[in-house]
Amino acid sequence: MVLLKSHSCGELKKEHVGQTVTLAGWVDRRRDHGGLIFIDLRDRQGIVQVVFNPEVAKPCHEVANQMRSEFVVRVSGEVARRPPGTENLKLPTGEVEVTAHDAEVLNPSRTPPFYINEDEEVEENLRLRYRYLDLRRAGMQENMMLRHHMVKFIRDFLDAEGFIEIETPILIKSTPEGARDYLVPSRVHAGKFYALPQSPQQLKQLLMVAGFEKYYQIARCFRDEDTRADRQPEFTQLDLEMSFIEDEDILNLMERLFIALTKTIKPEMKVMEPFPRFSYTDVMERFGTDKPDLRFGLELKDLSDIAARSSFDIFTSAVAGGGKVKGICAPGCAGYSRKQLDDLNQLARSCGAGGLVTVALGEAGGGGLDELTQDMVRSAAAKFLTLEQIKEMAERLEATVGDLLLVVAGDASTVNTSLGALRQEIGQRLKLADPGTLAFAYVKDFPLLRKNEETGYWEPEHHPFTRPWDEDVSLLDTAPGKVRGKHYDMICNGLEIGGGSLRIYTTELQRRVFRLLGYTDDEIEERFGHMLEAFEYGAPPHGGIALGIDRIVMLLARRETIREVIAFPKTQSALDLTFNAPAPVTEEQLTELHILLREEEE
RNA sequence: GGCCCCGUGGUGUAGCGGUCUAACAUGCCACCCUGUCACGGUGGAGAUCGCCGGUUCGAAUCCGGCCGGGGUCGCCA
Repeated sequence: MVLLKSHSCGELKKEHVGQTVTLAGWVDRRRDHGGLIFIDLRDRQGIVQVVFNPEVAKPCHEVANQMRSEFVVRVSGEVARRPPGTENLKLPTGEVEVTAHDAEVLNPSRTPPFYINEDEEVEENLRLRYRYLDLRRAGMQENMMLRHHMVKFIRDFLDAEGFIEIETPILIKSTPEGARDYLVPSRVHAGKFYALPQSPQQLKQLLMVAGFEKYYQIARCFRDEDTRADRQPEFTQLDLEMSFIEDEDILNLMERLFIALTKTIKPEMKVMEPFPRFSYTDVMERFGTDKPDLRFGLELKDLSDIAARSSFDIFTSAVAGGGKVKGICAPGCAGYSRKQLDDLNQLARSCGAGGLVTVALGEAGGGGLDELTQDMVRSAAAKFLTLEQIKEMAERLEATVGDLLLVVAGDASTVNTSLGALRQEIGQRLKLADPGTLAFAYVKDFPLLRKNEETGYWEPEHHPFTRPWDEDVSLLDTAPGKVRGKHYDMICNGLEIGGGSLRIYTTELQRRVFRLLGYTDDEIEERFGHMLEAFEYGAPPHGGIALGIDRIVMLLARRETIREVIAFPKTQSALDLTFNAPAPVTEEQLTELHILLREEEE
């Protein structure tokens, strides 16, 4: 192998002492002692100290004099044990150093716009503009490495399980349901467009019809929707599909994969196992969200029966109107200020709740609930609740003196959603979630369909290929909202990291579902004809799952956003700041694509 | 589209109506220094405080609008 270097900086140890080596890398830091110059030389593997001594090699010392941070240099010299007392235990290579005999600046560097060699927060748009420098920083190198190891582990694991990786096209057809498509105009076919896949969903089902039985792919997906900390316009999924299986086959496989994966590449993180399975209804009732962070408790409790006996109009009318009154306990938060309570109220309102009733139980450090008296209670609802009712609520919420009860009244789904948000907020404020733990779980038994209140149409909770429960199929015509789907989500630490389902594999049932979703037969034929046709040629029962690789790396890397684990991510407004994309194209390009730009109105 | 947060030398922060001719740390430049490792020392350069407008005798500071970034709701089958 012809390289500019014989060794990596990071690999040098005592064993190399006496060897002559050639290194190449970046100047991490320079310490000039007038006589001696120390250069910390960095490459991907690590850092080693190079000593330039004018008495050993004068010309070489002069080269080092020119070196500055991030210069790319090549150094030859002898690996030497450091003089006693000068070893640096903080460096893996700290027992040795390289005495330079020869050095060369391969390429100088301008002073970087931000620190490469320090772990300091830098404004994100600056990092993105100079992403190649940002990626040079240790933290980002680690993230990319972790991502590589994770994807490699997944490939090896699935290969050993008999899966084969098959690539599917990036240029496919727009199916205007679901997310907005990214479109690509066709040059050859005037006025027609390809769409980038939102996921390889239909393709992987067709691969099952093709008889591959076990398929997977590390697949890029595209959705033209607004971004979030955990959402990008393009993202990567582990896409997987199997034939002749039940849902538990997939869930067990994924459970084994993630336990093995974590133990291998992130052994210091704790994984809660086995992965619990929740029903959708259960998880909504207990946590107020379909992706709860299970690293802490603080479960929602139904207080409707107690509330109904109170003289608090908001409570009684909610219950009388078929709604619910539920609450959670914020431990130790009885002393919350007006402002803090206001913020929580605001959060509840932003989730659609009419308001939030807070009940502060005395002062922290007080005795047990038995010692609670009416005048220790601070609450707008205090005068409508008897001390007994307050105690009863507190008991059910496992609260004691010094705690704060958060109670919401209203229709069941709003109550759950807002308390779910409050639970998450309190968990965060009180740092209840151990950052070193991964709490995976499955959520199952979702409703197959959800009514769009605006359009009045039924819409799939997951996607239109999800198989309904066998015993619920008869409800499709009579009570579509009651039909349960064979759909499952994988969640971890409050994030949805994946979802999948068993699929419909007969033309008849698939057509029935499409009709229920409001498609005419013509539309069904035009949009999904190829699927229905495929099902007529021996489609096996099949199902699969898709997992968000970016989110999983983010969790393992303990980062707050997936941008930290994507080499070249986009901003919240979908801009690529490194390339400045999207960008205008030439008139010639547009002409070739048969495109005439509209004048934007307003 | 709604709501919230942020924008001050290269970088990260402080300053929040006059004392700002804008502070601190680090980086950068020059000189000194032969065992440092976030080396040290001396000196220096570097900011019309995101942009526009308003209030005021006076604005980095208060108000409004805009731009950019982020968080979130909507949206994400």
